[in-house]
Amino acid sequence: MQTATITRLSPRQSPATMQPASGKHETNCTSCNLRELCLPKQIVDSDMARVEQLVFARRRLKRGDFLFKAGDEFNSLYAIRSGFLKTTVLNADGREQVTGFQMGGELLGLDGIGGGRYNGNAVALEDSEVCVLPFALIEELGREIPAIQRNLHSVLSREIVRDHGVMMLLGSMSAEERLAAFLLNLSRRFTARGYSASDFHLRMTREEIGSYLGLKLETVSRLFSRFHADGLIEVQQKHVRILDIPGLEALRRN
Amino acid sequence: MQTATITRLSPRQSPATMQPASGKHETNCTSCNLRELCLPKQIVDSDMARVEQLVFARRRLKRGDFLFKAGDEFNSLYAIRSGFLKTTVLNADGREQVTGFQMGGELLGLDGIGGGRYNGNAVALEDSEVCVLPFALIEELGREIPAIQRNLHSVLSREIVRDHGVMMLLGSMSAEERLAAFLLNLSRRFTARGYSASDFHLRMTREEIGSYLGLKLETVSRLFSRFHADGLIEVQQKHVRILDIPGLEALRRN
DNA sequence: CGCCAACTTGATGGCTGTCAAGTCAGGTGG
DNA sequence: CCACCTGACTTGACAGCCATCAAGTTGGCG
Repeated sequence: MQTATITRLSPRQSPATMQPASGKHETNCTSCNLRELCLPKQIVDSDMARVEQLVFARRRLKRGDFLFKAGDEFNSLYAIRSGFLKTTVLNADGREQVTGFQMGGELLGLDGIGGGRYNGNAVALEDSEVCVLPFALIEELGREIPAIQRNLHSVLSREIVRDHGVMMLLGSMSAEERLAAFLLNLSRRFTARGYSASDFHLRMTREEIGSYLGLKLETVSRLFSRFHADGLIEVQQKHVRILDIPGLEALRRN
Repeated sequence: MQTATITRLSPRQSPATMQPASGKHETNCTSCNLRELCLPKQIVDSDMARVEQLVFARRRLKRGDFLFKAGDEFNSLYAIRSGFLKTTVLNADGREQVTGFQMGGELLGLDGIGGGRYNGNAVALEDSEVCVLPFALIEELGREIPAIQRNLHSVLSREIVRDHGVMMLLGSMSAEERLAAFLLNLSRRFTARGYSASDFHLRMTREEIGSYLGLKLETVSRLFSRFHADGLIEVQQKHVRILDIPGLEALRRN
C-alpha cells in the first residue's frame, strides 16, 4: 500500500527553470477552492503564475498509504487538495503518538525542513490527493516574493502555536475536556471548509483519537457514550452529530 | 517586574540602513561563544557584518521579569545570550502550561510570527540577557542571504520537531519516563554549552517541572526521591547530580 | 533572625488504564 | 444474496498510578 499514483505536471528540470503547469486536468491554484487556506491574501495576480510553478506534481493516496515515513529524505512540503491524513511520531521502543489530523488546505512535512529528513509518518485516513511543493522552490520564491516568504513563516509559526495548544491539552486537561476540545476543533475546521459544524464522519479510529489525546481507546469510547447520555452529542460508530456546542464549550473550560 | 534594561546598540533608523554594532561592550556575533548555536555554519565572513546588523539591541532581565507576554505585539525574536527562561501558554480558565525551558543560544518568540502577537509568556528564571532581533530585519536579510533564510526555516522546523517530542512525552509516557527524559534532555543541552553533563542546578521549581511534564509538583518531588533511592541521581533541592545516565536512559525507554 | 516560598513525605481517593467479553458493521467470498 | 469474518467498537469489573489533601521541613532572602 505504499505505491501511490504521481501525476507529474511539468518536466523535472532545474527548479529555477520549471514551467508553470497547464492543461485541463492539472493543478490550478487560482481556481482551487482551497486557495484561501493555502495562499496569503496579499498575493497579486502578477505573482500567481509564479506561485503555480510551485506545484510540481499531484499525488494520489489510497486509505492507508503513507505520504512519507519518518526518516525519508525531505524534499517537499505537501498541501492537501482533498482527503484526510494523520501524522505520527515514533518512540525508541516503538510506541506511536498521533501528532495531528490534517484536512484540505493544510500543509504537511514541516517537520522535515530542519533535519533533511521527515521526523514522523504521514498516513492517509481516506483516499486523498496532495500537491507536491518542492521546498527548494518555495525558498527560492520566498526570496523573490515577500508575501510568499511571509506566508511560509506564518504557517510554520502557527504550527508551533497549535502544538503548544496540544501540550496544554495533554498536560493539564482531563479526559473529558480533551475530547470536548477535540470535537470542537474538528467542528471549527469542517465549518471553515463549508461542511456542517455539527454533523460529521470521523475518519480516524478510537485508538487514533486516544493516541492524539493521550488516552486509551476504551476511555474515548466511554466518553463518547457519556457525552451521548448527557445529550451533548449523538454518536454511532464514526458518525457524530453535535447537539450542544455550548455544552461542549463549557466542558472544555472546566 | 516588567521593566527591563534595554541597551540600544545603534540608533533606530530604517531597518535597511541600520549600522552594525560597535564598541567594547556591544554585541558581537563573530566572537560570541554561542555563535555556533545561533548561526548556520555556512555564513561566510563577508556576510557576518550584515548578520550583526540583526542585533538591534540587547535586553537584560532579572529573575521573574517577562521577556514578553501573551498578546503583546510581535516585532522581534530573541536570542538568549545568557540565563534561563521558561515559556508558557494560558488556558481560557487561567490554567498555565509550561511549553519549554530555554537556555543560551536558543531562540524565543517564534510563536508570534503567525499572529502578529506572542501566543504565550516568556519569563526569566534567572537573571538573563537576550539579543533583540527585529523580525522584519530577519526576513529582509533572509531574502538576500540564503544561509540566513535556511537557518530561520531550520529553527522553526526544529521547534516543531521538539514540540512533537513533547507530545509523545505527554501522550504516551509514564511519570517516571517523563522525568528521566527531562533530566537527560537538560543534561544533553548543558553538555552542548560546555557545562557538566551530570551536575547542574535546576532553575525551575518542582511545580514548573510538573507543569511541563503534565504532573503535579508532589509527583515530581516523589520521583526525585525515588530516583535518589534507586541510585540514579543525587538531589538536594535544586542541585541535581546524575549518577547513572544509562540507568535513566533505560527508564526512558520502558 | 524570622518569614515564606519551595520542597518533602504520608494517607487516601478517584480517574483512567487494563483485562475481558461481547456487539456491530462492512467487506469478501461462496 | 447471504453468511461469515475481521477489525472496530462498547461495556463491565477491577486495579494502579497519580492527584489531592495535609502536615511538616528546608533554605533563601530581606
